[in-house]
Amino acid sequence: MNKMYFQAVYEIITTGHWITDEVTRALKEYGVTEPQYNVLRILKGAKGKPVTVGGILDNMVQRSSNITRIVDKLVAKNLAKRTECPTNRRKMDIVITPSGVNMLAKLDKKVQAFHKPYFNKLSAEELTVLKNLIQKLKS
Amino acid sequence: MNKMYFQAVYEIITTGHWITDEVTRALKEYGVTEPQYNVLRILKGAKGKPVTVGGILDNMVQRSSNITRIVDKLVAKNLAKRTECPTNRRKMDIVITPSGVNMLAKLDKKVQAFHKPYFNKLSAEELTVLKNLIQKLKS
DNA sequence: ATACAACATTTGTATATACAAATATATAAC
DNA sequence: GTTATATATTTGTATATACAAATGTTGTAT
Repeated sequence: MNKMYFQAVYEIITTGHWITDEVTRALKEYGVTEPQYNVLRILKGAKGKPVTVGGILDNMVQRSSNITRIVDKLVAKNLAKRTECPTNRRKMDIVITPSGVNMLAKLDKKVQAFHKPYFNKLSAEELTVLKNLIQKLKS
Repeated sequence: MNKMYFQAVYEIITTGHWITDEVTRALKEYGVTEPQYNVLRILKGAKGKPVTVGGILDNMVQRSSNITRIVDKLVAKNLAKRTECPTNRRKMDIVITPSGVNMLAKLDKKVQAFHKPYFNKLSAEELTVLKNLIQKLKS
């Protein structure tokens, strides 16, 4: 049927999974999984402001129940801290610790190293076209 | 740093995972997982010729140990049959059953239904550009 | 022929995930 | 104010996955 469509989709799927798989392996050296890494980045991105489970949820495709357990792991490793939100006791205030910031720097270096060989394969213009085409595809 | 690069990569990753997640959910109605669906397609694609675990492995990103268990599930549901390869007793000859072919047709219909809204978002030319850009990116 | 390395698949195990249900708190209706 | 509903997170459980080790078979060197 729509052969071109499926060829393009196939590329997107396999490439997307390949990248996360490789990043996962790169992070493993530090005992951190890819979702844990993403949570650390979200926490760091909040610049000191605490983030709730729901806030994390908005920034990554995961079940809330798993967010809880991912944060559990970060807390156990002292990379994040979790306290009850003072204004709404249903919520949890999650922040990255100094140790977490430190770890994140190392993890980022690892991830950068993985991406380095691919940085310059496409021009800025080509990258923009690529991004826009994918966005258009799922619009 | 290379902002454009990461924006494009982000699109690839999230879109790739989104598609497999949605397909997984669509298949769930028939009690088949996405990897199981992929194995069925590989078996069907072999047009009657038996496929070994390694052969399946070549066509999908999975550990061989998991292939064994995915095939276990298919065999348990009578969607595939597994026999010892007569010429090399280390290998297993795996074939799709008539029941599996039947199931695959239904699964394909489900998957087609998911993709339908996206078929015509991009022109044939745009799809080709998209595919080529991704391939160039990871070349 | 026998020993040893390579190959193909499977089993064991620890962790991760999805989904449903449970818990706890806040908001709204009356 | 009390009950009902909605919100936010957590717990339980079954399944899926990664990785390492085990099993059984074939190929190769001597």
